[in-house]
Amino acid sequence: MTEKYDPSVIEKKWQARWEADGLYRAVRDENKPKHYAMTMYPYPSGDLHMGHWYAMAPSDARARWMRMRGYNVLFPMGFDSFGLPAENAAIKRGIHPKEWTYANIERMRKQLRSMGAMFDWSRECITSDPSYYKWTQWFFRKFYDMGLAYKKKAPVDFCPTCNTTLAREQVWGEDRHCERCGTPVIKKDLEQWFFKITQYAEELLDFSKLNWPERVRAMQTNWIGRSEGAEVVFKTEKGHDLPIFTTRPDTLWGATFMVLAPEHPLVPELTTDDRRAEVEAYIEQATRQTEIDRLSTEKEKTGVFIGAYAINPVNNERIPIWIADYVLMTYGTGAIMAVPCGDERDFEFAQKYNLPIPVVVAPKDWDGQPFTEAYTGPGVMVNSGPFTGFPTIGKYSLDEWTPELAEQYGLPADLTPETEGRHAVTRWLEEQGIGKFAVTYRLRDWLISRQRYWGCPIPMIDCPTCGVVPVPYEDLPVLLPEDVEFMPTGESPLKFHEGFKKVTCPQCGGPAERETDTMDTFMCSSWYQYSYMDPHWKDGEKLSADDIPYNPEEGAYWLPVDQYTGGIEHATMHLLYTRFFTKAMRDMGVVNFDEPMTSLFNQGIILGEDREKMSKSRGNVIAPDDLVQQYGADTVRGYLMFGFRWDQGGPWDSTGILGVQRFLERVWELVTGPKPEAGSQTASESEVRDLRRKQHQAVRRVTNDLEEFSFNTMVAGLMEYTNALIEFKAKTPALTHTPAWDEAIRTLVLLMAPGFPHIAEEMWERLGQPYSVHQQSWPTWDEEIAKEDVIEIAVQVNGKVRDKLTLPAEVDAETARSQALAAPGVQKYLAGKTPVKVIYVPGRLVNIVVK
RNA sequence: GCCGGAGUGGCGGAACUGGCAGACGCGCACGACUCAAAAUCGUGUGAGCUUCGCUCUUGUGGGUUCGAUUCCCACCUCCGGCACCA
Repeated sequence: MTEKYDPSVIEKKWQARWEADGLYRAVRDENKPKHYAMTMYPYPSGDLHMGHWYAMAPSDARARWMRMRGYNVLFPMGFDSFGLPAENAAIKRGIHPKEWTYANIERMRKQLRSMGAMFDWSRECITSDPSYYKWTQWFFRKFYDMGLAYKKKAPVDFCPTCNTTLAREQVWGEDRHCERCGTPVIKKDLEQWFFKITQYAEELLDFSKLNWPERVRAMQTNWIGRSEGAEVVFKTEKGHDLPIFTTRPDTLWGATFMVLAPEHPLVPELTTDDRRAEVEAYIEQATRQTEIDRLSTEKEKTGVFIGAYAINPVNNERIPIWIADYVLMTYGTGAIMAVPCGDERDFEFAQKYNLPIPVVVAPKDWDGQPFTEAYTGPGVMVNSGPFTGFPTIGKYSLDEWTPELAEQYGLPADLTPETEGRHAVTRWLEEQGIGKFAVTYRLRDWLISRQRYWGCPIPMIDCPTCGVVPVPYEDLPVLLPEDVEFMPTGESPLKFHEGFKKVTCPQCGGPAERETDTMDTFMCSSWYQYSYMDPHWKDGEKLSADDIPYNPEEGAYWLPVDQYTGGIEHATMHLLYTRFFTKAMRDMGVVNFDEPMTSLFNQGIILGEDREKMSKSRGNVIAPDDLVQQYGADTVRGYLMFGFRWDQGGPWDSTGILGVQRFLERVWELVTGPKPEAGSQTASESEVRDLRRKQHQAVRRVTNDLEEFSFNTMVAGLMEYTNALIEFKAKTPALTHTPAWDEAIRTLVLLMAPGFPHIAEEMWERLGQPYSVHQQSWPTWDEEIAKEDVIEIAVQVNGKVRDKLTLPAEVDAETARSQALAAPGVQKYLAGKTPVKVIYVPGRLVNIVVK
């Protein structure tokens, strides 16, 4: 009797052995190509859930595979351990955030180990450790020195539940709610720290050095929101410059009024006395409105005339200046020229307030009548001074301008910057000195201040005499005090911690106050791939501005990350921030590459059996710990790989996992069970060849699938191979006594090793092979051996399969054709008809076309 | 509205570069073993029909082609992102 497959025994056994042997410690080796594989680290919420397993187990399989292929692989893990839940737990249950966090880390480490992943725990980083966050602070200081960090009073998004400000990226949905707790945010005017990510906007749009999914690139491109156009300087009657940004300089002659954002700094000065009361009332109600109301496209446009006039620089026309809340101070210059005929918003506004709507761009079949709605497409410029008669392509770029589009709009196809209206006007504006080509981005600077306790302190000091003074590098880290009292209001206890707050100004030596805000936790995750180089880098040493924030010897070998995996939810936050960090690091001279992670793959989400997101309140949570206990880690890993497309995820199926369990039991029996008696039977040469062919085909398939992250088909390939071996064994017992059989079995175990590490190791040992299966070379295949020597060819008549032929693989086209024509199944379809054409697709089919 | 992605059996999902649609698995049905059940093993399993075979079938409708899940056009549905961004 074969010993039963018992994962509970073998998984513990091998996890202990691997750890004791340091099997997964990544050590630099200049003789081997390196592979830095990284999967997003978790927040230590206290329980490893299915999402973590789904993200990490297939990544681990791929990292293990790369290792067997001869790469020196680094696959680290850590904890994103600053953040709000810890503080909320403190307020609710009276546990200190530190205690809560570190207990959770302890628990999650154990759970992670049960997965049997090849994490190098010696490099574990914990972002709330001073040895980690001293570097987070060092980055802040460095950014400050580089002019990338600045403090500004601004109306910012504030979550009243989390009691803190948020970055734009952390405010989601149409109702503008907090990404974390769902509460709609409010606007607050606060002094906050920002990072100038906008300085890198153009470079962040360049994905040429990245092998990243189209989806992420599109989301980042969208988020950055680049618009090309022109900046044109209008003048007020009183002589102020009033620059505006427009994407349609070709419509300048149609500007019949201007609109400023209510917060525009020139508004108080420009407003005439007779209009002042009304204007102030409007500004008052505009600021009172929530951003939700203000940004709603449904809302009817409102605005007031401020009594002042501007001069349109292209035709010297005097046009009224209005303020309206549909113009945002935070985009462009906070002022627009309003061209009602060419912009839906301006049209609506002009209609409501009876402002003129002259036509300046005529569509193809324009009847000469006034517009009843705005026309934003390409057309011919009219009433446009020197440019009357020019074709304009509207919002298209010259690159996009195809003959088809030209045809559609009745315009010439061969347009150049000289002959196309929008480009020509921009050039002319530059010549006239009244405007210039300009680019505007939707991206805003990154707000990193958080009014919370459990985060990385901002290393800044406010001095009544010197102003804002940075904490000197050698004084880092600014330690987060532990003796704090939590307010039921949720206000940061740092604000009330005198010992933390009161400092001596490092510049003048006078009394000063420490900054009590902490940093957005996305700061921590923006550079953790560097911390893995050596998480205790320069512990106990004084820092300086000239430091490199990671161990450079390790970095020179491992960096940058070759393969990153994680959820799509970080597309415009973490993944944009970490790119920004790397570019800033390049500019400070501490890295010599431009992008942090060369390749990226996003896995999907596992839903509950009810097809809803797993959540405690829904009661549909499937806990990996329970499953590991019931089936073993290898089965759980296997089902996560096999049951879903990794990039898509999907609903959990409790019966689906049984298929993987049965598979592992079959493999176990096949590999460790007794060989059948051969008796007098011997295996024929062709049977041996068939066996070897299957082996080589399996290696090819599993290899290619792992390359493409196609874990579901990889497991399917292993199942097919196993089934084939079981069939061989049943049909030809003698085959199991050949060397080819032993090789086939060893190959199966090797192919299993990345995805099913424990059972593979155990079987490898039982086969009498040297430890460890994970240190073996990945098997290779030979196309010659993998090739079929007999092929089945479908015979079609007019595209419909009528018969099948079994032919030698090397059959020539002539033979295949004549055999097909003679096939019995096709005869009745050929009767009385003439074959017009006989198509032979080598190795696949013959199609006979008859009339 | 704009930008991405996806629609294939009862279910999860396969399908190279345009070449036999439905691999692998779940579920189900029948059979073997069993006193019985579970487990296991075997067989079958897209739909329809006038069933030794034929017809239909990859969201819908067209097109290109000897041949389309795959390429082109139009549309529908779902998911995700962005959105008064000038």
